[in-house]
Amino acid sequence: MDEPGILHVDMDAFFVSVELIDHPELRGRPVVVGGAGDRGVVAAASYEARSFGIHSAMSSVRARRLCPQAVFLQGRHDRYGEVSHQVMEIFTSFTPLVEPISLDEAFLDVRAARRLHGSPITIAADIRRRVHDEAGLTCSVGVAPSKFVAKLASEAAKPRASLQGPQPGLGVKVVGPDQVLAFLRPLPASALWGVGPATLARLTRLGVTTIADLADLPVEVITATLGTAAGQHLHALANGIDDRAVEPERPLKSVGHEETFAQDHHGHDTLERELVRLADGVGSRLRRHGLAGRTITLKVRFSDFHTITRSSTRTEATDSTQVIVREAKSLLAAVDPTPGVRLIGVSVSGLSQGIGRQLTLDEAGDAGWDDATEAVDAIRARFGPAAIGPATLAEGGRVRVRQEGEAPWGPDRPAPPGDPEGSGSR
DNA sequence: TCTGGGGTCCTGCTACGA
DNA sequence: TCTGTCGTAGCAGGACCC
Repeated sequence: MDEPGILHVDMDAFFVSVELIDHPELRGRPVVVGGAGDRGVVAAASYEARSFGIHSAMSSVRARRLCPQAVFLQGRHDRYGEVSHQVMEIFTSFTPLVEPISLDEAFLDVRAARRLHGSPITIAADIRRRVHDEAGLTCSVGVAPSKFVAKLASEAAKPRASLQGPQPGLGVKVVGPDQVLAFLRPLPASALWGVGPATLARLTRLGVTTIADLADLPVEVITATLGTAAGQHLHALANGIDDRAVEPERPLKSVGHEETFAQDHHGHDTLERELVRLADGVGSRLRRHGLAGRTITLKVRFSDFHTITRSSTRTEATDSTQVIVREAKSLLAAVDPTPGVRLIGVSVSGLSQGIGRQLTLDEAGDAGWDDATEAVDAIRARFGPAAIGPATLAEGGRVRVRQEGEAPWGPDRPAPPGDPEGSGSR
């Protein structure tokens, strides 16, 4: 893989840009998507907002303090999904080898598209033009021989925020095979995919600050510090080696929902009610994807942010809400919520195609639920997820179920590529 | 400074059967 | 029969990504 035929396309401030299409009167103003509640975080910020120091993943409280005059928007996941779909279609008109990473970015392998669409550089420019003309958005493109260099290149092509306002970027950044090392070596080690705060701290203790420092260390030194897999991987990346192919189809490995409460919960009763709602959402998504899973995991985050997970693995896969609820409740029973629980989550992993499975003995007791579940799924497919929900969640005769596209904290709720319910973007 | 929600992957530990 | 070893699966937690 030494031809610069891998593209990484990254939409600029995607959520905010979509909002500006629908609300042109906000152009030029600091706009923040997300950060609705006191416990929310920023999902995306316009370059004007970034000039005030606001960035994604920042707490909403802090963002408001930095720029009280900013416009804070709830975020509309459905709408972002629609626009994302439109943009991805533009990508696939150039090559079928498109690997979506999230709603707003994707890798493209255009090496086989040269005859039809021209050089990778031409394709990059054409993609930017079409995304602008057809979707009304701007994007930055990195062109390189490998995925991770293309990713870093697109970052280098992006616009920048400054005190004088947004500064336009290159739009397209090309890194040829003979330029890879010169491009990589001066960059900070934290630029590497897989180097977060914890890994960076360990690398710093080794005296590593740049990619060049990492590349020049013996691989044994790095693996001794970071472990075999991470050490070898990062050492290879630092030396410009990345053979990972663009993968258009990546199967889902887990499906889950979690939610942070506006106020901490201290009792099993209220937590169980939330659990039913989350499990209902997970079961519904599993069935919609035709999947079933063996491992049910409960996640609990306490008020001091200490987080635990408890899981149990069944012999047979399930997509039944009732089974997921039962397993999750029994896991919850062993957890003491009295210190205060701020977040609870349920996920199902160990997925397989769920169609045509046999009921296990414990599921057989739920067989009567199957018709009801089918009916619920059908109603949701037609009228949306809020149309119907478990009776235990009924409040004053009304069912409170989170709307499709409604994020618990306002802005975006990411999900894996291929699942229109999720996949976040910043 | 205060930390959302959806994921993936890796590591270390333990239990268990061959 | 007992003990040690090895491989595998499950579990829990951590780190990372968008």
